[in-house]
Parts: sequence; C-alpha cells; structure tokens
Amino acid sequence: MDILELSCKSEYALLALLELAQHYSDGQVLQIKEIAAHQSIPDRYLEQLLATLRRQGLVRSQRGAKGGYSLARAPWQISLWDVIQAIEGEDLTRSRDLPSADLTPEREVLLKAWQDAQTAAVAILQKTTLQDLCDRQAQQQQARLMYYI
Amino acid sequence: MDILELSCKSEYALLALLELAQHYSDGQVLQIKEIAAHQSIPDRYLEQLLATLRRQGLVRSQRGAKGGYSLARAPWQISLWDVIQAIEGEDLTRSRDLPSADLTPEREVLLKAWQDAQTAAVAILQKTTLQDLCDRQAQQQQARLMYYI
DNA sequence: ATGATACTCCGGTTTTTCACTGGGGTTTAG
DNA sequence: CTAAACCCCAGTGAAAAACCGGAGTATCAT
Repeated sequence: MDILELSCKSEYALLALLELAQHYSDGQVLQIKEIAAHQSIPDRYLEQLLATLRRQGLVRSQRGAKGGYSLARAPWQISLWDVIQAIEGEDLTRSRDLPSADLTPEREVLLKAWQDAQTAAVAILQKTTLQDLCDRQAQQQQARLMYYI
Repeated sequence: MDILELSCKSEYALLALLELAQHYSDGQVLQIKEIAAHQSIPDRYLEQLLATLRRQGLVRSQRGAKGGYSLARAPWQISLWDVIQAIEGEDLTRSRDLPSADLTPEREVLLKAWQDAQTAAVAILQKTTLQDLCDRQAQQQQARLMYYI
C-alpha cells in the first residue's frame, strides 16, 4: 500500500541518474539508448526526462556523434529529493490554487498534519544521495556473491 | 511542491470523519447531506466514501428515516493512517505486479529508499488521531478569538 | 567537407485514473 | 404505507500520465 507514489517519470529519472552515477568516475558519457535498454525504459520518453534534468542542472549533455550524458555534480552531491524536484516541479510553476475562502479551519488543520508527514518523508529523501544508492547496491551484490560460495 | 499527494477521496473522507468526531460525544448520527453541505463535498460522492469507511469498520450507519453515520470507535482510536488505508486500500487487493524479472537490483535499492521515506511519513500519520485534529482546531479557534479582543 | 550519430524541440496520441453522477433498490421512523 | 435515508453498482467526462514521431542542430570520424 503506497501513499507515497513514485511516479513513472521519477522512477525512470532516478534509475537513469543511478546508472550515470555508477560510471561517474569513468569521466565518460552514457547514451540514451544504452541507459534505456539497460533499465527497460522507452528511449524516446527517457529523452524528455534527461532534457529536463539538463535544464535543471543535474546532468550535462554532449551533442553529436559519441555524445551522451554525464552527471553535472558528484553522486554524493545529488539527493533523491533534488531529482524529484527537478522532474516533478519543472512546469509546476502554477501557484497554489488557494481561494482561501473554502480553506475551512477543518481543511487547514488537516493540511497541516499532511504537510508534517510530507516533511518527514522529504527529510529522508534529502539525506539520501545517489552515492548512497550505489553503495547499497554494491553491498547487496557482495552479499549475493557470498551466498553462492 | 507536494510529493505526498492527498487525494480528493482521502481529503473528503478525513473531513467527514473529523466532523463526526466533533459530534462523537453527542451520541447522535449525522446525515450525508449535512456533512456534505458543511464541508462542500458532492453528496453522492461522499456516500460512496462513507460506504467504504463502513465496510472497513470505521463508521457505523443507521438506515431508514432519521438515519445517518457515527464513528465506530472513539476519535482518539482512529488515526489518519487508518482512514487513508481504508479509503485508498480497499480495492487495492491487486497484488503487487512484480514480475520480479524486471526488478533489477537498481530498482530494488531505489524502491527500498522510497519505502524508507514512506515509512517516515506513515509514522506521523499513524500517531496523529482524529482527536488530535479536533483539539488543534479548537485551539486555533481559541487563538482567533483572542485576536479579536 | 560530409555523412552518420546523437542530442533538441515541439507537438500529438493513447491509455489510465479521477472525480463525479444516475438509477434502481432496501431499510426504518412515524 | 410513505417518505426519508442509506445501499449497491455502473457509467461518464475531463484531465493527467505515459509514450511516440518528425524535423532540426551540433559534433565527431574520415
């Protein structure tokens, strides 16, 4: 039962960035097709996501042949929350539609409680970086290896 | 920027229960129309929500003329999370569509982080009860009164 | 130079979800 | 017995989400 809904968009973006993070030390770019194929993401869709990630300053792109994408910052300097914000928040320039007339005291107190819960979740997402995810994955693969011995 | 999205359904249900909570001591039932009018909720829609809340054991209903709804438990025994689960989770009987084939290690570690964030949010929602919300609202109205003196 | 490659921009389509509505029942007070 | 209220189930319209396509532009290899 999820109440925190990980949208397709965000999941794809995070997976792509995770893959870029894994090759960060290589100093080499990855192409859309590679990432898409490796993570089973529709490539033309991923293209859009990487474009917004670029506009938001999370990745760098290199055009032309032998082009591709790379992280704009180090993996430990990019939190999951950074990514979510970049993806979900871009065209979310529409200000809160609060007619304030129908924001009854009931709604107000309810909304407050809701935001408390949200804040707690965001705190976790802010403190977790792409590096953390890479580490955990490596650790898990290690565990799997041990299992086979 | 919300990532924790409070759906209309849940908001309506919580508002309705909050209103029922406010009249809990009266030992009297409230009718759909009353609640709907008071909270600006489409009544035929609220009807469905109250029906599922009844099936989930959160409210009692009394049929026939002079009928209506009342809380099945005391307001301090109903957490916000209880309500969310009842509303969002009812027809969510569909088991996780996990072909497990395309649950790559990347997705796995990502999902884990996501659930950590979700757990943090749920903890807040679990420890907050309808009673808490009633209290806060009363407190806030008190504050408003002081302001006018 | 030039062709192939791969990103870029912009728009369209399809699928799914959401909020809401309607119609015909059943129960119960008076 | 009748009117008021809950009950069940099914449909609909709009909006968002996910995805696809085409024409353009930069860049590298040769």
